[in-house]
Amino acid sequence: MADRPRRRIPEATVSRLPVYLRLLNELADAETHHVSSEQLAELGGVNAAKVRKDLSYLGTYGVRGVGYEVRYLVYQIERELGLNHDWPVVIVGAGNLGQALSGYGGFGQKGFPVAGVVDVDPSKIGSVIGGVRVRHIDELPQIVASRSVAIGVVAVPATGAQDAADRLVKAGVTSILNFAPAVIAVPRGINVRKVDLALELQILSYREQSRSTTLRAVPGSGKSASA
Amino acid sequence: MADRPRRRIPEATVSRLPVYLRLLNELADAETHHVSSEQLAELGGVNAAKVRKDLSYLGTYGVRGVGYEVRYLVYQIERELGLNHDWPVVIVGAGNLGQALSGYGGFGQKGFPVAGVVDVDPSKIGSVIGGVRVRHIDELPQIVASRSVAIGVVAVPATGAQDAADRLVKAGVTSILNFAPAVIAVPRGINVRKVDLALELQILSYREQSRSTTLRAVPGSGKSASA
DNA sequence: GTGACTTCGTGAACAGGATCACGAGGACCT
DNA sequence: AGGTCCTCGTGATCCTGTTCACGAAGTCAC
Repeated sequence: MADRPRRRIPEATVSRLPVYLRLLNELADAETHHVSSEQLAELGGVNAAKVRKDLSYLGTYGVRGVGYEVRYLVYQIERELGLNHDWPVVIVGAGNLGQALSGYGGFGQKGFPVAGVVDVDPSKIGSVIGGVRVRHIDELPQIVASRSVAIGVVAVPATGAQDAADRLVKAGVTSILNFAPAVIAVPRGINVRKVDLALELQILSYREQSRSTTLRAVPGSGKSASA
Repeated sequence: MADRPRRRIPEATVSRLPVYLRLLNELADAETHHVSSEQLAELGGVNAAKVRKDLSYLGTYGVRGVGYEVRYLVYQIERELGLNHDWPVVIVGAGNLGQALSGYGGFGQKGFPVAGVVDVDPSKIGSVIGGVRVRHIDELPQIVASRSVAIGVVAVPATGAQDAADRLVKAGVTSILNFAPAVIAVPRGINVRKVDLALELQILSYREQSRSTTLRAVPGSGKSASA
């Protein structure tokens, strides 16, 4: 703990650390004790220099000529990401997606136990999904306060997304994972991440589209742009 | 269509076009005929100059002093993204997530009808979710071929992700949306997008973590560390 | 038709990341 | 101990994307 890691980890690096973490955990399970940046890069499908630079933001944990000690690196990444303790989450919306998320169960193991599921629809209140009873959205403040929930998940239709976000913020949540296909506005200081399935499919659609137009536009020549 | 849009749309722009498209559709529903880059930027939570630059990649569709014609812009974005026709998708994995995706129904409306759901587990074969019967994964090639499926969705556990991807590629799919928490390797030319719920939560965890360490670092803050 | 006003389109400056290349530090063998 | 080999850490460079600023082009009122 004495060695302060250099602060201000780049956004891009933060989004790759969880990937390294997963790979490292797999290596640990396989009794692998050391790993080089080259190997990690291979497993993660990225550049080795990028791996080294990413990890260097955590501190100087590698050993030249050997590589990184797997278990120690796991510990350091978990510490940096704040995964050394649980982050209970509350899910707003007990529809199709909310049920799947709650029922998945993998979250709890990963350190994100479901502290509660809420909905506005009275017909959904009381039903139990994934071991959690659905409660009314008005109970949000109590759930958040009693379990110190910092992260809220928005799993409602687009039309209700802003309201859900507003309620979460008012209840005291400071980070939101938004599954609704809508842009939500939040006060400064509130973290938002968006997961948008339709958007992902549309990006793939674009790539398929441009693939086919490229093929049509280049009649049998090898003039490929090598995407 | 004489006006060839400037090719090579930047990746970042492509990922924003679906957002604009959604906003524009909402505007169209509200009978709004014209919109300025300023308004669109406001709605989408981005910079107005960025909106203009993004849209300029599609062609010169704005009118100075007026803005953009909503319906025409919708048409152009849809054309560019390849959304003027359906892209049937096949889902691999009829577990929790696969069921939610298939049952969601929103995909079909958005132009991504579910052409099929497959699984390896015999106990899941035959059940109907979201109006689609689950078939055995060995039928993948027939499903892909008969419906000209270009996009596959991987909704299996991490351990099965690579196998699912391999089968999709072999069956002829050229784009993959991967929900499994694992990096999958694919041949050159195959498009992959990844949606990783745990990763998103871990990024939020990091932000919460750094928020609290920041607070702790400020002298005079009354709350002590909880973990 | 003229002038004031609005909003686009885009070159230029700036910022953040990705990649390269190489020196430094350490292990291992003889 | 000395030499060789390996792999990290990081300055330098390149590239992509963002933001700014302003000329161009159009509308609208009169």
